[in-house]
Parts: sequence; structure tokens; C-alpha cells
Amino acid sequence: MPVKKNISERQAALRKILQQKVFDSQEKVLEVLRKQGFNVTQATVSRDMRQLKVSKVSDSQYGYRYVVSNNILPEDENPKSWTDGAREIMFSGNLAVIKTLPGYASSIATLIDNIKAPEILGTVAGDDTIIVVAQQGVPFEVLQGRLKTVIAPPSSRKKAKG
Amino acid sequence: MPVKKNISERQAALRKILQQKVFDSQEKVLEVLRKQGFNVTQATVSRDMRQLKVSKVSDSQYGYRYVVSNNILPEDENPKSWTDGAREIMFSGNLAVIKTLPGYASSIATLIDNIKAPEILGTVAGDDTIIVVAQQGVPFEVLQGRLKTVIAPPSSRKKAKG
DNA sequence: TGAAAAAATGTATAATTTTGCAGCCGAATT
DNA sequence: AATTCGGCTGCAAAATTATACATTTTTTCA
Repeated sequence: MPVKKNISERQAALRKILQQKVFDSQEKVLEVLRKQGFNVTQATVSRDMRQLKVSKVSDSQYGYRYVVSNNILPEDENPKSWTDGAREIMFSGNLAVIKTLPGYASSIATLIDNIKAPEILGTVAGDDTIIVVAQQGVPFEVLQGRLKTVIAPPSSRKKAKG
Repeated sequence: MPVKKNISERQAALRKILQQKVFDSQEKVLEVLRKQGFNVTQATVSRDMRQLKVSKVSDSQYGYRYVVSNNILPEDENPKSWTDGAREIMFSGNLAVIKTLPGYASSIATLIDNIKAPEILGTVAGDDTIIVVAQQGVPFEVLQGRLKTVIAPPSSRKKAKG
């Protein structure tokens, strides 16, 4: 097994590991990481978890467990930079789940429908939640990028370099 | 200063304290609790946090903070359970589809939202159908277990001796 | 290139959190 | 009343997590 050393690869692996199984200590997570060829220490796991905003919460079924957020909104992001009441976007498989202020969901869903992105099959809106269904095989990042063009105000986006 | 000793009063105070200010250790939270007349120790704060499902998460690049979910569902509240309206639960990938009696969907979806399960990204309710989106990688059994805590009849509640 | 700066990591340890255990207290039972 | 039972808590120790510092690795830039 080759020794892997890429940081984002390791953090991606960490994220996946935490999603697949319940752990109650970083040491145990570390064991799995090492079996996958990431030869690091607990200190690094701790630092990775901080960067990924992993949190440890009590879980009635399993004692303690780690939870890795799918939330792409930075914690310190200015809420005003998000239009139309959208509060957070999360991803799971070929779906995106958008939480909004109460009552905003359907209007935002309409905006999403209107961009007619080829990789978006459709949306369903409740009162404060939207589910966006992406075409099969569309990478998370692509879907995220599309949705940002609707939900993030253009002024907050970096100017194109050319 | 009167010494308060009621548990739920203390946990309510803890909740409020955590919502109002950023703390990075239980000791510091404890100081505030003590100033409010709750004469306990850090161990109790730890236990309270466990019960309230408080989680510690990295705040920005540096620093940690506690996060307490905004909705609590007192265990012995629901005088009459909405969950009687749920008829069927089915799973497909990272989704659960719940069929309900006509008109019950949104009420039950709200109950599901209120448990703030970390593995549930969100729900969308129609009139008699709810779609629950789980976090990627969450095993079917875990999602099922979560939903059962809402939808299963309160037979798990303490019974008279039998 | 190579030097300097920045980033990443390990080590050892500090800081924090969790928990086993025993005592306490109140409710229920005898 | 005394006993039992069960939940809550403090104490102290164990377990876990975070970090200061040194070292190594990577990046930058001339």
C-alpha cells in the first residue's frame, strides 16, 4: 500500500470514514486512516477535524459520535450575503438540500428552475426546505457551483480574471 | 443568592448561556452557571451537555465553540401523537419516503425536523408524503432508527410493571 | 537552482472532557 | 419508620483532544 501524503485526499478520506461508521475517539478513526495508507498521528486528525468542522455529539444510540457537516457556508460568513432567505446548502448523493427562511422555499426553487441548468433535473420545495435533484453522476462541486450562481449574490463572487 | 437545584431549570439556563456567548471550555460555562446560582461541577456540565446534545465545533480558523440545537422536544410533551398519521416508511438510497394520512405530512415532517438528527439533512412534505434526505453515507438502519424515535408509537415509554 | 518563508507534521505535554464509584436525597414500598 | 430503589452529583482518575515547540517538507521568488 503506497503511502499517501496529500492533505485534501486525506481529509476527503476522513470525511468519508466518518460518514460510514460511528467512532467515539480520534484514535479509532486514526486506525482506519492508517489502514488506508495515511501515515499520520492523532494530532493531525485533531487538526483535520478542526478544519472540516467535525463535531462530537452525544448520540443516544451509540454514545458519542462525530458529525461532519455538509454545510458549505463558512461559519463566519456574513448572512446578509445570501439572498432571498437561503440559509444553508447541504449535499447528499445526487441531491442538494437547501434550508431557507420560512416561506421562502418555493420562490427560491423557482429561481433555481429558471436557470435551466442541464445538470439539474428538478426541485421540490416545502416551506423552508428545497430538494434539488441533480442528474446522475454530476459531481458535488458542479452542483454546488450552479446553485451558488443563484443563491450567492453576484457581487460577492470573484470577478472573472479574463 | 438562592441556590437553584432544579435540573431542567439548570439545563434551560445552560442552553441560554450557550446561545448568548461563545465558550471554549466547560469550565468557563460553569463559571456563568455558578454566578446564576447553580452550584454544580464541571462533570455535571458535561452530563448536561450530553443530554442536550451540545456539540463542540471549531468556530473559525482558530477557537472552538459549543453549539446547541435550537429546538428541543421535551420527551413527555406530546399529549396526542401526530405519529398516528404515519402509515408507511420506505427507503431508497439516502432517502426515506413516508406516507401519511391525508393532511398529516407537514406536521410529522416538523416533528422530524425538530429532533435535529445530525444525519438528516432535511425534509420536504406534501399533503400525504414526506421525503427525508439523509446525510451521505448514513446507513439505512441508522436513518430508520432515527425516524422510529419520531414515528414509532410511544410504546417504548416506561410502562407500569408488567 | 538555492535561500527564505510558509505550511505541515510529530512529539510531548497541557488542557479538556468523560466516567467509575460512592454518597446523598427523595419517592415508593413494606 | 425503615428499607429499597433510582436518579443526580461530586470527586478523582482515566480517557480524549488540543497545542507549543521543534523539525521536516513544500512553496515562493529572485
